[in-house]
Amino acid sequence: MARNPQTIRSERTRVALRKAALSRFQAQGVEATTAEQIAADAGVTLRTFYRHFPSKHDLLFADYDSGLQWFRGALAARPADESVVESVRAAIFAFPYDVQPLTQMAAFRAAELDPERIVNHLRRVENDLAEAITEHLERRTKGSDRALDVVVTARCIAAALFAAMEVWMRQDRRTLADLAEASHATLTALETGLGPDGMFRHS
Amino acid sequence: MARNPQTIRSERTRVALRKAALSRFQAQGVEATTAEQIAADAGVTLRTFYRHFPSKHDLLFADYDSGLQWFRGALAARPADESVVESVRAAIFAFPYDVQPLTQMAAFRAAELDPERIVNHLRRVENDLAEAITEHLERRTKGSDRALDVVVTARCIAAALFAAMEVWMRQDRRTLADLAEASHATLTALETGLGPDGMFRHS
DNA sequence: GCAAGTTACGTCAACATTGACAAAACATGG
DNA sequence: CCATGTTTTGTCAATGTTGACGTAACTTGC
Repeated sequence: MARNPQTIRSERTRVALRKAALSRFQAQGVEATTAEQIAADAGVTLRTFYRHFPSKHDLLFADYDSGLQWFRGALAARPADESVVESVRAAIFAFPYDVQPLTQMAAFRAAELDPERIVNHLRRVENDLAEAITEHLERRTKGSDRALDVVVTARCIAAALFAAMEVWMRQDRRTLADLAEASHATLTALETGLGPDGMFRHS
Repeated sequence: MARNPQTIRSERTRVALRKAALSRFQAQGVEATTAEQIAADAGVTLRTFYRHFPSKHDLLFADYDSGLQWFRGALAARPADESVVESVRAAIFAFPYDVQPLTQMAAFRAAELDPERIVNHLRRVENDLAEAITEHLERRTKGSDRALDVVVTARCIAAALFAAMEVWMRQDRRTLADLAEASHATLTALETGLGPDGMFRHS
């Protein structure tokens, strides 16, 4: 059975498509670029384009998966005697925000994508982060039966990170370093502001 | 300037479209129904269909907005001396889960929609709930400058509700009453499990 | 009832997306 | 190299979705 070599061929067209898309996006903008143009530039058919990417706009998030994987790894690498929030904070700050190879598209999504799509993506990010944090928590609390506490805790932390993204989206200057700062702030709010006399219980 | 009567006409076609869609969905299923069929049944053009609904699948969520409004109102009606979590819990339990006029479509989305779309919708729900709760909190903390604590608190509560929806999605029997139960459980986890010696700080 | 302004529709065309089926490219055992 | 199984791509056709522009319906003031 053939398994690997074809995969190489497939990878080649995937790269070609990404490259073609980047060129077009830079030259004419995202919306003005048709999927057919990208496919043609890469020397394949439109149908093939859609075999490699779920949608045209998905190309803008081509780097997302690897970023998420990075986060998972960073979280798993944190010492076990650290609080979960601290681990998340550390992972957030250690993120290699300056890598270029896959982050080139990031500029476009911030600039040319309509807000609705961006928020949509951020919601997906929140969800993925929540799952990553859940796994991290389960890895620690050996009695890992996906207890409600674990899930809720993880989702609260992810929610705090979402709040940071939300705040970040509102400001003019949107450096990725600023995003880390905002995350730091919301995580702190989560730690300190939501204690025994926090907002949960009292008005 | 004309303002109202035309709105009446518009409303008529909107209702006709909804009705036509419901019939077709019941008869042939959602995916097998084309937007063109719905438009034709309602006696309008395809383009007009898309002027009234952002997408074919959106028809399945036509009742969502009113549900959200209901929640907002219920939340605002809670006594001011009640804890926020308790207010949310009460609002959730008071929800008129058995109204039929607008909830008929609900069956279809649970049955015929692919999971990805459903989760997507749930994420939107979480977001909307978070905003509703944020407003509710701001209404109380008079110094309403959208402080970080408020936003984070609101998003945590919404996250707990999302966790409930998640749990709910996993079970076989999915009564709306069960959803309320699940919400109760996750909200309790939020109140009790995340205190001073909760999971935020310790492993 | 008529003129002017506004709103809801229709028409047309361009893209985006997807399922079904066939042809081409590639890998391996013989 | 050839036969055969697998992976990748091409072809075709049906939808889904949207922008641009023109027409019809409806309202109000005169």
